[in-house]
Amino acid sequence: MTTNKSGRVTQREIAKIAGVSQATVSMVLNDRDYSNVRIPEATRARVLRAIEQTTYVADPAARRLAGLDNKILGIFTYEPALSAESMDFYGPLLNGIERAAERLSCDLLFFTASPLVDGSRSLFHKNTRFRLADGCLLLGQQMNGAELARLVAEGFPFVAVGRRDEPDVPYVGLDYLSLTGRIIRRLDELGHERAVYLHHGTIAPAAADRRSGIAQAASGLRLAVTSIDVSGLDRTAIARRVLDADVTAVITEDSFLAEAAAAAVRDAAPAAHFSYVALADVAGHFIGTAPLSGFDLRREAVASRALSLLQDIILTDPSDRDDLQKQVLLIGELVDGATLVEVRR
Amino acid sequence: MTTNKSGRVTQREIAKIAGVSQATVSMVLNDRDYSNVRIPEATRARVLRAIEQTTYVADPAARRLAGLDNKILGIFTYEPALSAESMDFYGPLLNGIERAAERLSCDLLFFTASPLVDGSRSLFHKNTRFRLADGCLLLGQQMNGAELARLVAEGFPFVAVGRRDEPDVPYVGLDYLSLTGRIIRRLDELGHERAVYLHHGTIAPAAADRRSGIAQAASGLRLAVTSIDVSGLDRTAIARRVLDADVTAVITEDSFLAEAAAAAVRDAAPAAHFSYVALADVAGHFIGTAPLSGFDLRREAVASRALSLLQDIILTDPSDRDDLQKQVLLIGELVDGATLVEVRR
DNA sequence: CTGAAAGCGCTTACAG
DNA sequence: CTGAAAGCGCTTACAG
Repeated sequence: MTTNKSGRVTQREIAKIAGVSQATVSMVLNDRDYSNVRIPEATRARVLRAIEQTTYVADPAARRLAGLDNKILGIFTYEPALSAESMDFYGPLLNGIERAAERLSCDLLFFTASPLVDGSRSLFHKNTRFRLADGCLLLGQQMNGAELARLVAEGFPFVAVGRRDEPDVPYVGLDYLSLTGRIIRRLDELGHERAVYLHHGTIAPAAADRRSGIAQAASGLRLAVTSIDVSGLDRTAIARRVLDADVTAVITEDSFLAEAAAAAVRDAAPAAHFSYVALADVAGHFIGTAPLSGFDLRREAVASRALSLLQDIILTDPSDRDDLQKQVLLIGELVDGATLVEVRR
Repeated sequence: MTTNKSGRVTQREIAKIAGVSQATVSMVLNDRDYSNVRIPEATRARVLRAIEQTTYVADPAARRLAGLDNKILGIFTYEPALSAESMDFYGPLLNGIERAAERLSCDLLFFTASPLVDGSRSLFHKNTRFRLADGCLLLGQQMNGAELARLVAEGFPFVAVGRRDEPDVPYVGLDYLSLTGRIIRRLDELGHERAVYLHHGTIAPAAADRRSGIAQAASGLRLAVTSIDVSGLDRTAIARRVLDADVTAVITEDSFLAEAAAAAVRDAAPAAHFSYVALADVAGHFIGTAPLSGFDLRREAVASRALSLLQDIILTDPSDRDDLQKQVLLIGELVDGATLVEVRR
């Protein structure tokens, strides 16, 4: 077995062994007939035998440069995704992504080299490798709208995980609006007349959807919801704001905030009792020993669907991509839990 | 801003805008002087300005084909790594890998496309993209020795996570031998004279090291350890074997086995009492409410070190690689826990 | 049916 | 100091 200077076997050497041209090797490998050409079975067999002898594998960089898909999907996360702290958010997403990638026989390129600027990564930088991927999945709480717009302008295939407001951005998100509405109506049914909504004051689309969901649903009900931005407040201040609000229910933007608020309130007023509801995935979250009430967002399904959509975009001819349904909202489910209870009179 | 047909900006267009040759653009980008050539500051500035205008980024496939490193490290796991079940083993490793990759400014390519054969992935397959990476990290309980040998033969840079017996395989592993010896001596000090070692009968190097560690340490002590291969045994059978062995301590190959055995024994003989020790990372594992005794394997450090070693190999000239220290064993720590107690007489 | 050739976008020696 | 040219390993039209 001959090798070139880099120690790798190339099509040229396969061709020499099999006594054919390098182009023929390529055609056999791709199992394709160009311009009505058919390779005779005997030739094909000789080539395949040579390939087996030499343990040849095609160079993906060359394939890519020659214009072929590489079956590599990029995964861009705006924060580190594999740390213990981020597993709560990213774990189910990554799980869904891996399963979808296996199903599609795609490899995954994680852009961990992207420099951190203010704790958030940047997709476009000097040596970005994102173009090596056939397309890219974007994940994160704090996406950069300008980068999304640039990807749209360049026509690079990508899908954002989470609803976005920028025009023409493909995404797979969650229908926070209707889910939030359902839980607000549930609070009303259980007799709650006053509630607070604790949030972080962020402007992400999902955050806006939750606020809209509250406003839209509450407008037709007895229930009144007061919003409190907890950013910058310490636990004592949070507890005081909740207690001063004279409410029976505490709605929070995420599950950690529900746990933190409940702990703070318990310390400040052990006898007080509130219902707690998070407008977020509550799996694994508890108030004391009671499973927290809120949503099951089925993040595995969201991620899996996002990867499928990305693959669809990649495989669709650029001129036909406008016909694709590129903006998808999935429905999560309500989780009853044990912290959403009838109001005590 | 002109673009070629693929919608991408290339060096050729940058060159046209800046009024220089394409080769000059490449030289400016790589900030290198070939054959004593220096680019005048004015030219350099013109090129850089053109690059900023056009949002140019180099095509990594072309760079790779031209022989440059891409700062892409491959991650090959023999099992799915991002599923909820595998997080116990892979979670800390992935965390260490991501941190190291950020530190080295490398992207990570996960080979999720590798077809599953008997639940284990195969690195070499028809369209494997592993060569796209500058080097590759191999993880998993069941590595394929033949694949490792082939990587060695081809001179492809790689590092296995976990000690390997195949010659010349670079690895970063854990010193199970000495750790096991320490815990065996600890059992002896606590007055245990008879113990069982429950294991899965696998032949991985780490499994062999644990067995050797037991044998070597016990040979000079009063303590006698009987090995039991639990593969194929149900929980009732495991409990019976443990109870029949007339021992005071149960040593297990991993933490899940300790939990399973303890539960089985408790059901079969609620009054019996044993010490439990796992020759594995015990973080998050309990017997009842007692934290399990065993090891802290510091897997983040292992993974981080493995990635650093891989980077060292990649950056070292192939002819000098023999001089590298390519086989590393790290020391874990004993975790006292609460399930390893003095023997009751 | 087969092979010589152009081209993908880079890097890097080598003439001018 | 700059540019024309070869080459990396592929794919794919296009002559033979």
